[in-house]
Amino acid sequence: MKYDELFALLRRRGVLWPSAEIYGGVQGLYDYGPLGTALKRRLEEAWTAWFVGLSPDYHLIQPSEFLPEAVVRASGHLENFTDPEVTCESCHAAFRADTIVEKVRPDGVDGLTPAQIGEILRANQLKCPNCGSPALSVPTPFNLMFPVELGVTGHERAYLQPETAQGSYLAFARMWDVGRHALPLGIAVIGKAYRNEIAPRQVLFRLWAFTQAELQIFFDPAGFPVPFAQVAAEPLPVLRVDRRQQGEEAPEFVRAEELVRSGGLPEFYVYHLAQSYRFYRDVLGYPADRLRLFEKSDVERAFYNRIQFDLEAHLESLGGYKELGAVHYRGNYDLSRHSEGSGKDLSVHPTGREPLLPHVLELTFGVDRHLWALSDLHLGKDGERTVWKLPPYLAPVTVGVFPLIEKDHGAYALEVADELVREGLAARYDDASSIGKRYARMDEAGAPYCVTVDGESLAEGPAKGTVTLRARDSRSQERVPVRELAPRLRAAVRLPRPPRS
RNA sequence: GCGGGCAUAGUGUAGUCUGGUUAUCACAUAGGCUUGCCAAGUCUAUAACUCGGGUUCAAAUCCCGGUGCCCGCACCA
Repeated sequence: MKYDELFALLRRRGVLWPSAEIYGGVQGLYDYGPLGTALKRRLEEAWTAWFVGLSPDYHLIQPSEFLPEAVVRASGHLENFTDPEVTCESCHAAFRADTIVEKVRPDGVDGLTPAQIGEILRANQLKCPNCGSPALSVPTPFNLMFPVELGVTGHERAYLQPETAQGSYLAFARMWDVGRHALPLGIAVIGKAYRNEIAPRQVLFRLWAFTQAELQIFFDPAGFPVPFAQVAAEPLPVLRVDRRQQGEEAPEFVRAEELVRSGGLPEFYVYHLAQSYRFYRDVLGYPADRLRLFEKSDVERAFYNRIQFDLEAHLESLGGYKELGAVHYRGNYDLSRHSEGSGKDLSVHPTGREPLLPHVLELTFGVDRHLWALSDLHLGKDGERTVWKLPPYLAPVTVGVFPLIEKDHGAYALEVADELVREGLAARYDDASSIGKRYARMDEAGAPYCVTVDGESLAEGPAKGTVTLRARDSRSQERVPVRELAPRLRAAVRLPRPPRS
């Protein structure tokens, strides 16, 4: 579906809309409506079930979203997120100051004041890379983090977290103590991140405030055992750096064991990459031919990342592959920075081993981006009708309940719906207009099932009454005893989990 | 931020070039009648010219500006 069409449909159905719409809306801020909120919660539950389910040593926590200044200084965000911006007064293009001065000062501009950088620009007569004009402005700092003043005096300075990962690193020492003193130790966080983007774009893909689901796994670099056999034969759609450099854009399927044997990647990395890919394909139901594992080159990834593959999906609405998540091997960068910054030694002493500073494998996912992808990849036309083919456990509404004839079967249908709600299922009663329209409405909302109460249901009596159960994708119907509805639907919405090793 | 394009009910649109009746049509929403297993029919109701200024007897329509959105560039450790 095209971008405009998809966004209009999501607005109309109350999945999401621009924030502060009555004031004209603000680019980069969106509200989720009832369907969007329910879908987001289910997506987060599915993510947790899958990734925390990978190991009994992976745990979900919820850290603070405020980071004290000392934390972001240690993490490098204060430095790296405060980019001095230089604008050309002739063509008005904007650049980061360090990219302009790197020819004469390869060390970058860290620690220099804007005035000093301005002096370097003048002294070397540096020119605008875009139009060649020497009319470059004095740099102004552009902070990508939102500062907050804590307390009445505001002396305590903090920042809204620009990524959820830091909360996990801060929690590591405590988690080690409350845990069983063993590696690997996984810390999962689903939380908001805030970035003062220069130009938010494309609805849920560049936001001021967005939700990340991240799993930070702390492990012993000398050995990180994983049940690799589970994924060894899995073909993965990778696009590696060497093929990219030949101008290739399409992925090629390579078995996980090949990536280890001849691809130079460690087992623990490929295992988690493969499980992430399976989450996209098997849990979220993304078509395999729309997915790509995109390797980032030395210059593209952050310096502390040793291996990075972005997990991308080809989205028609956005006209190409878009990053939805990534797997980063970050080495021990984060813990060493926080050891230094906090003065607390974060190295650990596992039983029977020398003390060591754990390495980190980071699995990161953009929740909002996945919401868009779930719309793009699953919502579309099936002949005349518009159907949102969400996996049942993700669908905001599990079952629509209708009376065939409102005045005859309405009361009983309401009872059936109410009973399903009491059973913990997302059931929605509807008696508006014709039966066909109700099916159509439910198809568009992504409800995988509909139940219709008719004359037979009443005649058979409450003990062994049957109703028709209609499946969204096939439109097929079968008669099912009312008492079997709840168990059957519950089974259909059970969240997939990875197999235990 | 820069350049280009666009802006009409909840959604999608006609009308704008060439200013002039009560702003078109469909879907959606609410209600009535009818029907009764896949968006049927019928009646009724709700509902819009992005904002500000200018030109004119008269502006959705022409001009200027603001705002927003889309695309491209730049930005996205």
